[in-house]
Amino acid sequence: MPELPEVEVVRRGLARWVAHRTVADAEVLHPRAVRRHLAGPDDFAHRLGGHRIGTPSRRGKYLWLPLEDTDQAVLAHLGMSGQLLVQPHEVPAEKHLRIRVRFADDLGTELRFVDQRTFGGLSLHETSADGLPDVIAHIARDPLDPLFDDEAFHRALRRKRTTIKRALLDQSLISGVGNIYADEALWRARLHYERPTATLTRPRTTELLGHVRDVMNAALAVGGTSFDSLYVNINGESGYFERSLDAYGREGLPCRRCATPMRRRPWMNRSSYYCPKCQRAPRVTP
DNA sequence: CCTAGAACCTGCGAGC
DNA sequence: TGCTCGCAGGTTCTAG
Repeated sequence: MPELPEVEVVRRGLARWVAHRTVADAEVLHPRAVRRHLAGPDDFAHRLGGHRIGTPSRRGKYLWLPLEDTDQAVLAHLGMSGQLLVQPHEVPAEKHLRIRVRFADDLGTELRFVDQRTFGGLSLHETSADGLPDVIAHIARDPLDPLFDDEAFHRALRRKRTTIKRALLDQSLISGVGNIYADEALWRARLHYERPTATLTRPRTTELLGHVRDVMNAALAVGGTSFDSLYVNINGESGYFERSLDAYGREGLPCRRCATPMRRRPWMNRSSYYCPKCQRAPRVTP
């Protein structure tokens, strides 16, 4: 389940194995994988041909490959099960291979987008002056971005009438945080997921952001988290950060701080994991 | 405008 | 053995 650290690992893989190569042709094997490309699969495949790939960029969970000498970029989102693989031509097609991109060189490898659940996909978009694809202009900077504005984030939390985990997952406020790292950061900060954002003091917001950054940097250091074969990095290697998760997936296991059994609660069609002692529920549920 | 919740999608494992 | 059902969850759309 790729969040910011996993996507960044993929971005680095693309920088190493795909940047500065010229596209020969692209093949769309499943139209849903390019549904965000409104002009359709044929248009997507056609317009890639002949272009040289620039240096890959990322914001939150989105990454994109600029096409050199154009104002366009190939935007990628991995959804929940998407993978970008660089494979030798002779490797048989993966069961859920959705898009194949071949290059006009003799390196013998191609770029593949593989996605079981097809929540992710590729699309081609105009970029603005700062290089950002136009369709993700609403995505906030992520907490590892040097230009992320901690103070503006705090003011937004104070202004909103929502709860802290919802806010962490709101990509227009702070991007790159998903269900796993939200639970991890909240556990570290000893904050309950239903804490109203308007009650956070500036020091608490600062502390929380520190934990978000710490948990993401820790995941990055070991190459991203994965729980099964659904997520692999650009070379097909799984990450193994899950060994050091403190909250996510630990229902019934002792809290690593106080030994109280951890709980799981259904929340927004998913789950929240927390320690009932360290992370006290707010007095008034909003 | 703002917030909450459902829909989208497929494979896996538990339970019957 | 084979079926159903719950669960995994990021983003977008819709309802209130």
